[in-house]
Amino acid sequence: MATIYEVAALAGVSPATVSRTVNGQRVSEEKAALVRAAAAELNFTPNRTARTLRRQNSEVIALVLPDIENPYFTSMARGVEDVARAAGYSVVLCNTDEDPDKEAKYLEIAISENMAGVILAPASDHTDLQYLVARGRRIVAVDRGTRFDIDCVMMDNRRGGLSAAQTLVEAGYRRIACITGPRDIETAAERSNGWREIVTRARMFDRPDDYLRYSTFRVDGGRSAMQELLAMDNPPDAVVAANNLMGVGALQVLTESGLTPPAFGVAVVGDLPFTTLPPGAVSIVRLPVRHMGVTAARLLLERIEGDTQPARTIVLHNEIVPATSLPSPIV
Amino acid sequence: MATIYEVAALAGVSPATVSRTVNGQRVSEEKAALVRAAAAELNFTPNRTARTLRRQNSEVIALVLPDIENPYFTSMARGVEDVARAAGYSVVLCNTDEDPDKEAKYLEIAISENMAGVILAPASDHTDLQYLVARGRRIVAVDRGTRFDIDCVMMDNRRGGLSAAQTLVEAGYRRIACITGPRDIETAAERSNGWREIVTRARMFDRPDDYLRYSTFRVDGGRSAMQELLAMDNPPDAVVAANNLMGVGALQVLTESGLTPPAFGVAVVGDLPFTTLPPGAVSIVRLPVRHMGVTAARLLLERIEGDTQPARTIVLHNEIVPATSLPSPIV
DNA sequence: CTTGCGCGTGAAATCAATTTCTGTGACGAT
DNA sequence: ATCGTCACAGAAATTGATTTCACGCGCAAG
Repeated sequence: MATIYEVAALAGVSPATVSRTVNGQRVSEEKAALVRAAAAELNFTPNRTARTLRRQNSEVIALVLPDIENPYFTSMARGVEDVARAAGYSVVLCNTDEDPDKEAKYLEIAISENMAGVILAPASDHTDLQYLVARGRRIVAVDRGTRFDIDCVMMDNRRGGLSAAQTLVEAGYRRIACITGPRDIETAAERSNGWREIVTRARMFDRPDDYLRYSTFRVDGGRSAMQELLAMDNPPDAVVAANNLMGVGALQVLTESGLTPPAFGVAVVGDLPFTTLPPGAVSIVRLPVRHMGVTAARLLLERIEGDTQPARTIVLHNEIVPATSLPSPIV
Repeated sequence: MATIYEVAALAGVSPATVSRTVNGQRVSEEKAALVRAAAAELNFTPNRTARTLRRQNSEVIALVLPDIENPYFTSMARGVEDVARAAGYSVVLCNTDEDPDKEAKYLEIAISENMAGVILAPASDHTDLQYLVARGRRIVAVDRGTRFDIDCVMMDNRRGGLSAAQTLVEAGYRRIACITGPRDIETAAERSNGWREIVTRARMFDRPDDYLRYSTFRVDGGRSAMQELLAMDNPPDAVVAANNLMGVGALQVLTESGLTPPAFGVAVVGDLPFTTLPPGAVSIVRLPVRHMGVTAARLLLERIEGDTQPARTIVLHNEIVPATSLPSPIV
């Protein structure tokens, strides 16, 4: 790998002049031409490590996500990536697997690699961003809030759970259950809060939370929660799934039990990934997840450019697409 | 951020001793204790940029993938990650979007960031690895081969297409079409070659390639190819989808046309992601994709540790899970 | 005719670590 | 008693780029 010194030697100038040429500072056209020729000749690319060490920041932003296998997050990643690339930044994805230790490790790397900034979907409520914040590192939270005073982009999760439940009520279902993610994940709690509000208002159950199940935000989580619900003495006739993968798990169990919609009502908060269901079978709360990535990236870039206004929280609205098939006229 | 000098000053030793302590070289227990105390006190973490600059390699490996939204690749990423983490390496994901330019950019970054190695699923046949190879960078190809003499981990793609077609023949379908990815992607070509072998052997068509469609390896690719096939004068009664997402697209179109399996036979090369189909509806060629990631990571780590044996190509075998539902007795 | 300013340039400092080189003291062997 | 070896530690060089500083030159204002 050619260095700036070799280029300088070949061009007959000082390394400083090479650096200035490469970085677009004032250099006479004459010398600049010499440098460009030499650089092309030697196929010179600046060593990013050295540049980062000196400049104290790199053109890389870290996107730290809890589950890279969930299309929800990869779709968000695409949004981030498009904006970042357009601004000359590269994005590296880090998968925390909902594990605070892995998360902490990646955040540490982001610091000690002098990365330009971090976009983080926190693995839990307890994520410690003390360091990052104290060191003035640029950071934006996505999808889930934090206890820290930083920029944040979120969905309207309560409203998501609420409209999912509401649409099932309107479709005529009578006992609407809810399956959601771990208690200490904000999105999980908020979405089920929305559901609870509706079923309480409709006086559907004596004790609504009997029909609420906490599990993991994954397919197997949706499966086990759904199985539990179906095994109840007085089972539900519809369910709100608080995220896309849980929705898939629930639908799998229902299909295996011969209970395909609309025999059993299903509303999912989040788009079903790669679905092969007939259109209109399931109610979907569409979450503008790519847009969330785009927004987060924009906020981060503004901070990187030096914006110092107080931290902002942006809440994105979502849209319900009700199922078009209706349950058989009242059981 | 505390530096090694501050730690040295606090501990009353030289920076060299701090470095040696941190990196486990010979240091008297007495001084080592002082250093550790000082490091803890200042919350010292070595600056990775400086370390990488001096050592000329980092503990990061790049995983360069054509489509991060495809669960096939994210699943592979998990395999890579698990092995790499266990060996003390971090993995960063780079999404090329099947675009050779983006790919080239990420490869350049990998070099100029002094990354420990690269695992690459090439975006096309033409990917230029000249630099990487010439500079002796450690690199492993996955999923798709290259024109270069480097380690490679692949599926048995021809056999995948072959057994997918075979299982449909055995199930009694008479006109088995195939939809596959872009011509210049090796996996696409090989899987359709396997299909062609079977339909030719079965003398199914005068001109088999009339029933072959090239498209993108994505859901919309599968959709448009399937739509074309259904619009034929003498349409097929079954289809081999050469990857998971095309399979989803095909199934969507079939479902919308009221042609759910087994009325129309479907075999997919690759597991259907997040499927909600009844079990046994579709034949699946299961590809050990996580294992492919694991294997690639192992090969790469061996090279990083200094292994210099000639390049190897490892071909992983796959397993067919036939549909259990059969077509209605001969039309 | 000076002073002053600005531009282009190179030398050298800087970034934060690792590693080589060098020197010291302790210890055992001759 | 002397020499050689070894462990340990500090000073200084190294890594490759950026940036500061200082200098020389040319031109305009006083």
